[in-house]
Amino acid sequence: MSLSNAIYAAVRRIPRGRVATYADISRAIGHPRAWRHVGNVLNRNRDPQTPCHRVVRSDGTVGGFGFPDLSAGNLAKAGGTARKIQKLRHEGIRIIGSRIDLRRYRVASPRSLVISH
DNA sequence: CCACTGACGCGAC
DNA sequence: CGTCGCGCCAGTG
Repeated sequence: MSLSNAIYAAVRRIPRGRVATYADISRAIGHPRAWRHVGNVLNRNRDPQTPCHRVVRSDGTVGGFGFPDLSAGNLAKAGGTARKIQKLRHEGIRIIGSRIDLRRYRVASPRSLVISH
């Protein structure tokens, strides 16, 4: 299984209404320092089945989103992030500014994202 | 093969 | 609190 697919699989295990950090995903796939690559992979994701908007930064800020809303007229980079925030709010996650309370919404353990346990 | 490049992390200040 | 700087590593060309 390629790393990309492992990343997608882990992301699909994040429950609705919860989030995981990029580092959580890298730990879950057994590459604890590949967090930067996790972002690169998700950046190119176009699969709506993969809830990549639930992956946020370790400091609680929402982070980027490389899939701007085409139907709403071209939004720039910040627009991608705005849409990510919108999706998260829609799942009931409270966001102050662009910051999330990770103690409240982060998945309990990266282990819960591992495919075979 | 080599040199970038990021939807990042974290300590320093 | 915030911002800066350096480290990170699998893809891509």
